[in-house]
Amino acid sequence: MSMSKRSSRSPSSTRAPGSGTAIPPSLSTGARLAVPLYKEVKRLMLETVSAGEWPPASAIPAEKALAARFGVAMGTLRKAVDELVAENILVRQQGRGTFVARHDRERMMFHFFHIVGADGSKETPTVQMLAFQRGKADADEADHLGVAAGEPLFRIVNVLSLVGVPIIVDHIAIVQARFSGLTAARFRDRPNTIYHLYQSAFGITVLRTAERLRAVSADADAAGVLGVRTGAPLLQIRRTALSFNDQPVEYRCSLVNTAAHEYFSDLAKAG
Amino acid sequence: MSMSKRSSRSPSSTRAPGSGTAIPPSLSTGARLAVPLYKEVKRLMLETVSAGEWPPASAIPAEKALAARFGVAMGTLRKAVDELVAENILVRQQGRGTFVARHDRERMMFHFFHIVGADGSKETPTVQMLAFQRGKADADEADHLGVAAGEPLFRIVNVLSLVGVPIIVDHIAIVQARFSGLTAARFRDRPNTIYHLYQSAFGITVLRTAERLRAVSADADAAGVLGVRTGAPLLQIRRTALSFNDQPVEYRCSLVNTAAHEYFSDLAKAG
DNA sequence: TCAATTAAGTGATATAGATGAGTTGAGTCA
DNA sequence: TGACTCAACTCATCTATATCACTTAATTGA
Repeated sequence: MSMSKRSSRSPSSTRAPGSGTAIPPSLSTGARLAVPLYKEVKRLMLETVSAGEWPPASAIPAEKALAARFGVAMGTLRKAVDELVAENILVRQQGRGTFVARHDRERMMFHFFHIVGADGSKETPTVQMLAFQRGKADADEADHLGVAAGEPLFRIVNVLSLVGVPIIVDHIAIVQARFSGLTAARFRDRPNTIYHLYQSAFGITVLRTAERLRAVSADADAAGVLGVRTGAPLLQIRRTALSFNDQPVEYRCSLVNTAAHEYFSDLAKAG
Repeated sequence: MSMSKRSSRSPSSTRAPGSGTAIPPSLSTGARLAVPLYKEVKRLMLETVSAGEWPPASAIPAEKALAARFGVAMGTLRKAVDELVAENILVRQQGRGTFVARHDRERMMFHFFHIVGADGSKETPTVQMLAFQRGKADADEADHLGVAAGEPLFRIVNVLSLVGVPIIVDHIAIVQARFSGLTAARFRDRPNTIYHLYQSAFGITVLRTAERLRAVSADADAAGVLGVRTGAPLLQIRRTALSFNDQPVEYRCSLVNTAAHEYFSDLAKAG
């Protein structure tokens, strides 16, 4: 017979809708002709994660069950999961199951903290909050956060110290509307990393970052905090943190004293 | 019958060597018990590429033919190719074939040149060679190049200009023994990028780089070349370029005037 | 001659099933 | 009780096959 298996997704399929083994509504409604089935499955799984049906650190259903749920073969389901694992959204453990990525301390440090000792050693920074204020987005902030200028923001200033020495000054900007209820105390007294707070308290998951670096001269403020002379060279890092659909979450400008530390960029796996 | 399909790779296989459909020697000799078949296939393909049987830009045999050559199913062969494609060693083109990655200009720029305009625009730099000298590796260079201190090196100094303005000073160090026959003229008059020269003339392929960044003050030399005042903040990039087995190829120290440009690091796909 | 069609090649997607390996917990037996 | 076995579950790997989409070159036909 000439009816292909893929054409079962097509509106022009000869199979009567609802006949025989029914197509799950999740796929028959959202399916399009041009996109591969596994991409569609991936998209549905992403939606399920970001909708909260599978919260972080929880196990998702077994591959067999998922394949049945989405009405696809296990190989197709597996390909979708493969990509989600490659994007650090899911984590597989043989014999145990597949889990939604958790943002524990080690993971965060490894993924988003790129400052290492001059010898390449990784240290865990200690954080001190200098300021927590409300303000309105300027053009630059609005652009990077995907909102209109004037949008109400939280602005936080942190100092990060490595082995007791202040090395980094962070200026963080986030949209108030996305973090309603946030207070200085909640931010300061978080039990884990900042991105973990975003996820656990506001359901906002940071998946990746885009960073732009340049060398600048220390102004009086930064010089005072970092204990360098005014005009000393500092590494400026402007980071945009992004969530699921490249939705901007946070705009952060860091100044780093790189006298004894470095920014490490390993492009091993990157495109 | 209890003989699994995988056990056909095992020395304890019940299949007599050379009987029936022979196992290609490439797999029957190199196979081990613990590693997945597709990893083994991937390793063999990598060897074939680095041995020169499939030169850069050439098409490798069709998937079906390769599956037959390595004695595995197409799905397994495909998984091996998948990883090689993900690591930018192979490039697939539907309908045409699979090719060994070429180091053409656009590709190189995209992968290894991370300096963009302040607005994110990508420009192609023009290069001018300032020096081409021979020397002996100091401790730092020896460490990053994986050789002993005192190893004879080539040292090249380049100036890269964007839209006519000198922006970057590159200090490049490579091991003479790995680039025997290299002359200043060959280096200067290369028709393409430096990494393309490494590949086309010396068979050395740069696959990835590790970069360490810091902010420094311009010394008199750099200040003169880049047209900034002595002491101005510059972005220092120390790059190690690596080949197939993380073999160091080149050690490069760049100084960048980031007044109007930035270093862009997109960690979209990276682990 | 030259444009359109066709056929054969390629990789891309999808299915279905079998086997292997690691994990967990219920049940068994001393 | 407590150590052990074992079954049932998970993901991991591998095979085999089929169809679709894209590219290229040969063939056809005006």
